[in-house]
Amino acid sequence: MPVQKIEKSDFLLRCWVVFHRNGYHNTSMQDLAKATGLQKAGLYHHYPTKQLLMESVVQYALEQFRSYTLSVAHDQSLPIEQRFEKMLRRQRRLAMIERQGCFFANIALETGRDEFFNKMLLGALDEWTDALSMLYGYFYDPEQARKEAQRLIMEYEGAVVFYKLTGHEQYLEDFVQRSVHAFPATSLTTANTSLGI
Amino acid sequence: MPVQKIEKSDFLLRCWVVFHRNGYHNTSMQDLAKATGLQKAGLYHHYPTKQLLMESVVQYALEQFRSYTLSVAHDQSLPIEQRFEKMLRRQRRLAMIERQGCFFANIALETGRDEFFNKMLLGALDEWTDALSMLYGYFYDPEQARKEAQRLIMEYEGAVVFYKLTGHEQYLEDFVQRSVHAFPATSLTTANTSLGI
Amino acid sequence: MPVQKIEKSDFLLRCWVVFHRNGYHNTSMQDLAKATGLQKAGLYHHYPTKQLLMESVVQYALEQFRSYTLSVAHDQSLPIEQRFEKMLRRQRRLAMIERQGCFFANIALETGRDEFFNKMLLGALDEWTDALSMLYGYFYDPEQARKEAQRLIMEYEGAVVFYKLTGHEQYLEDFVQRSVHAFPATSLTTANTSLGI
Amino acid sequence: MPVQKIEKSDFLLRCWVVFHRNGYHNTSMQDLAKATGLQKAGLYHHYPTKQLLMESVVQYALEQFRSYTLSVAHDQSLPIEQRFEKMLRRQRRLAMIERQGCFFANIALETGRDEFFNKMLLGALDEWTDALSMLYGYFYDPEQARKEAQRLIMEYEGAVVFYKLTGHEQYLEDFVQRSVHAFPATSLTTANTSLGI
DNA sequence: TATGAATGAGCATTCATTCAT
DNA sequence: TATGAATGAATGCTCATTCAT
Repeated sequence: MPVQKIEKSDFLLRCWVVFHRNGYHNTSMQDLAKATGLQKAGLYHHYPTKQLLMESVVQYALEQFRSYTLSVAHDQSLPIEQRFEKMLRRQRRLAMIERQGCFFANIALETGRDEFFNKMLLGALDEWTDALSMLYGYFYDPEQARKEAQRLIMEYEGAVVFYKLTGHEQYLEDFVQRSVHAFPATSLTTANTSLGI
Repeated sequence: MPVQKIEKSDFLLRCWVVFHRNGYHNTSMQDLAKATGLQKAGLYHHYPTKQLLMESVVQYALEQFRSYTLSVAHDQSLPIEQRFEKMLRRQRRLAMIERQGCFFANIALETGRDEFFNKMLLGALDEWTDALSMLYGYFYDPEQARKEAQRLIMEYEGAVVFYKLTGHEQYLEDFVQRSVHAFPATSLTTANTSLGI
Repeated sequence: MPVQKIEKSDFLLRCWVVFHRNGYHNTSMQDLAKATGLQKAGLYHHYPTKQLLMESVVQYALEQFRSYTLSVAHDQSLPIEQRFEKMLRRQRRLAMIERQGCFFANIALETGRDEFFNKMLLGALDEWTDALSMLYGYFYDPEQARKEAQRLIMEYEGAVVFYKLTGHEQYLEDFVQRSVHAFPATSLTTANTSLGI
Repeated sequence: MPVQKIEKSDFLLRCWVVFHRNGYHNTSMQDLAKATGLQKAGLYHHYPTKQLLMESVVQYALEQFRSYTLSVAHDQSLPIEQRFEKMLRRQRRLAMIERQGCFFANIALETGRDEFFNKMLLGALDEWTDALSMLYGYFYDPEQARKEAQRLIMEYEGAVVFYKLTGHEQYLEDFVQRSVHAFPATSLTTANTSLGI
């Protein structure tokens, strides 16, 4: 079915939605067939196994995450602290899709033991850390900046757990507020609460 | 099979191990039968559905978590900051069982959507928050103490994601170090890094 | 559990209700345990197999049918044609219990092939035929009376099929009206539509 | 498997035989798999549930009944009374298949409570009634013809109960003889007892 | 007498996957 | 490239029955 770039992208998006909604093991090839409009056998024409299909989906999710969230870190048109907040707000927005939280963490915790997706998922965390490190790097030495970045992600993942269990968006909002407030640059600038995104 | 208290506890422990290892959906009743020595039909003699069995397992896990980790917060024989560190070290140790991370978060992220276990899992987070709040309460007002407690748990869950993906225990250790260092009391006392556990 | 006559009778009645409602194969020992208040193992204390339990239930049903319906044929206090109509009205009433129709025919059609209950079920039909033959015997020779009796039962069973499928009691009522009207004695007597039962 | 018309028909016939022999609840998908040569999972490729498969089988049985028995009523090449007798003889023949009696009544009495097949089964009775009414319509007014038709079916179903329980084909034969004898046209014509079928 | 525990076989159904067309 | 048909293994769960107590 994925005959053009656009179609393949749409195909993977539809699969992503299903995997994100149900988790890896709780998603059947039948579910994916229904969601994409292909026949079950059609899926196997493009991806030899469910695992490999999922691999493509994770890859796709990472690409989307790159262009939607991580790219903000390098957006020269915005000041550092605005890039920081914009990234957090986009993370927040992603977590709220169907109240499913962080796709990477969901898959990581569900399938971490098999190590099959670990490398890719870890890659996602790494790029994420890099992007945030870059921003922290304006105020901290590289090592410290990296630690701050990782800590931010950790808090985010934790906030997502609370959010997913309760449905209270406040956990995510508090996370953003707190992190923005603690971000070095913010103490210098003032009142930039609402950005476009 | 669980005809005596000890046997039921052992039964639930064995189920917990399997669920923790495979996740909820990736664990079959057959897996549990093998792990517990019962026949599949025997499991249904005690628990009418897989979901309800899991509910008992989560309940059991919470009880264990209470007596192993949360109880430390009220251990009058230890100073506040030692209780704090001891709790974190026990959290850390739990996360390292088969490198599976936090049982509650694993289940929460995998099954959060159906809301069936949410109440219990949220109860676990609440009690956990309460215990840590109590300790923070020595140095902060109640509201702030609660926020610190939640933030600690969030960081822990995030650290666990990194640990589970990489297998590097350093992420957990760093989390403990950092948290202990940031704990108010610790600045007054000195050098109590390694407790028994 | 069936320790006294009354209790055993109650026990069998409860089983009868369940078998009548669900059919033989669609009734489980669990269903019977629930309906009677015994444990499953308790049932096996009194009846070695489901089949033998059912045999007792059929026996019980026949006894009830004898005393409730067939006995009317010999009720000397009523004229022949009133006995006839009263029997039919009682048959009708039985068929309307939970809209299940004729217990004997239900079991006969469901399990007829195995022949296990056939002898008893056939006994029921025989006694039934005898009772009606006796009444027809006042107007026909024995052989003809027997044929009339069988034909009446056949029509009854057929009417029950229509009733069970549609839920329209009219089929049963029509059967009664038509049969009463065709009964020889009735042409002599007049207006005895409603009896006590 | 049913990829051609003929094969689907054969498939349904094989299922019909099994359902007719064992009843609905006493037939397992395994039984049907064995009888049709498919694997259990293969059955589900064509029919999503056992109930829906049965629905198709009932539909198929009705179609067969239409073309084998009901169509005789409109066979212009035969005089009315011969059509009537031919229909009864075909009913009789159907009842004798493996001594199972009337498929529609068997299913009706076994599953009538859940109402799932009722509509179709009632449809069968209706068409049956229509066909016979048409024949009776040559001698009675429409309302009376319909009543006669229903009564005939009722007697047939009752005769089948006796036949199934005893194995005596005489009950069916008597039913045919008696009905043919009572059929209005027959009193005019003479001696046409044995037709081809 | 009664029951809680247990079981092996079986239930309807779904799984990821294959293959002929 | 795509699909309808098929499958063997497994799914969660129920069955009639047994047995130690």
